[in-house]
Amino acid sequence: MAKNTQAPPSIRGTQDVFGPQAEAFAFVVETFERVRKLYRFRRVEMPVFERTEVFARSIGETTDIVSKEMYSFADRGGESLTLRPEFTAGIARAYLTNGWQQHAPLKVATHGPLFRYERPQKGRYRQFHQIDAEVVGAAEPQADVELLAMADQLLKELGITGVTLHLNTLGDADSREAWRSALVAYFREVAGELSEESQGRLEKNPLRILDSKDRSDQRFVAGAPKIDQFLSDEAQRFFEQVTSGLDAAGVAWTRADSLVRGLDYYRHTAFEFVPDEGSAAAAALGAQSTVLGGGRYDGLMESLGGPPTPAVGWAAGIERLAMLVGEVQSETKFVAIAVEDDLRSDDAFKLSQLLRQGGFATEVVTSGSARKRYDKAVKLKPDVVLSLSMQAGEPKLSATAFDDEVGSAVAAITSAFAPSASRS
RNA sequence: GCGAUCGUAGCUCAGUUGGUUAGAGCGCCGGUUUGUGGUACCGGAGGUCGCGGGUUCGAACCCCGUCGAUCGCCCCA
Repeated sequence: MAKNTQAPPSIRGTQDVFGPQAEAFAFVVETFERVRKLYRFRRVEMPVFERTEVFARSIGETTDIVSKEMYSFADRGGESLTLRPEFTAGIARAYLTNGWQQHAPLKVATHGPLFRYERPQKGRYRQFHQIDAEVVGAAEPQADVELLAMADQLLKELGITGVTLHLNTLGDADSREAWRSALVAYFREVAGELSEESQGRLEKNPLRILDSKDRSDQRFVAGAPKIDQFLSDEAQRFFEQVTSGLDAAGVAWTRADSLVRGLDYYRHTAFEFVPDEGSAAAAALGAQSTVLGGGRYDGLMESLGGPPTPAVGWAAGIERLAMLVGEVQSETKFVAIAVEDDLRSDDAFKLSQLLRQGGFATEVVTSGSARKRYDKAVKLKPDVVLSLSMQAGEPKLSATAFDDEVGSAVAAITSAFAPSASRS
């Protein structure tokens, strides 16, 4: 180890992913790509950074989110830029600036890194990764249903169990506002008994009291006014169409009438896939319980200066999904070649290429003590170990198959292989 | 921003009430078992005990500070 030079540390909240974790991460992305095509969502690639105003205007200038939790910086021209903290705002901006209205209703999907300046904890990082699906320009509840069906199928194909769709409606703008006022009035009555945090929320973000983690708050939450009392006929019909569509599509769901969204642009459907209490999934995720979440954001486009445009979408953290995916094993059969004599090195190259071209994952062990290379190859846990050595001046190839079927398939390739190492 | 817990070898961790040259397993390197084998045995390299100060004859161990990590709170687009 060099003692004078110190390796630079990683940035707080970033991760270097390797091994089974990295395989699980890739599996999530691959599965998402496959499923998204089944629902005919089109792939989009979005910039990792935007003008700060793209996020500030869509999220709301004054919120903590914008003031404290974004990675913003000035570029050399003095422009304030921000590393994207979410996909939705950028996609909305692109929809407006590229004339994507012509494709409406536009179904798009993407994935990649996002950045939020937060204190890291289990399942929360400053650079994290999400998969994302949006339907822009669709006012119909059928869009919500299709989007949720896709999410449901994705989770199933990832093999994730013990997770349930929690569903709520926030109503249209009027319903939502009426509900909000009623909640404020209700909680004000008992303000003195609320937790300190919730007393603050009463002014800033009363809906958030509903998902307070404080025990004493929860006593009052149970008796709080429900959105259902304030839904307009239209909003109610919209929600009914979503739920009946989900039932028809075979998507299990549960009503969660205290599920809310903090930002004002959300309307109607709001949803989260949440681990069931006491499930393995819940234990694996710690305090970060939501696996996939989203909703309808009919009010967003206008805050970006566009025409009123209905839209609905969801996103899910790849890291969190990866934590719920078990060990992913490769389907590809694996051959390890031990080069027990350096004279056989070129033969190993020749043979390994034949095997790889034949569809076998192949690794060649050529380093370290020659007599230990076989053991090294075995420790890689291959399906077949091939040994290349010299015996009495003659090249020798032997095979040990830990899987008979793979063994004979590999033998078909090795039997046609002509060694060339007799030279010396 | 706040709180709790934790920093000993590349990795996972031991290290007894403070007491000589700081240990194990795995991994790595080398050597044996004159071998067709998922071994076993022997040896080796690798540590400013996160960093700085203090208490003490003596600190990995006790105290203070600091940095970092983890988990939680706030926030959650």
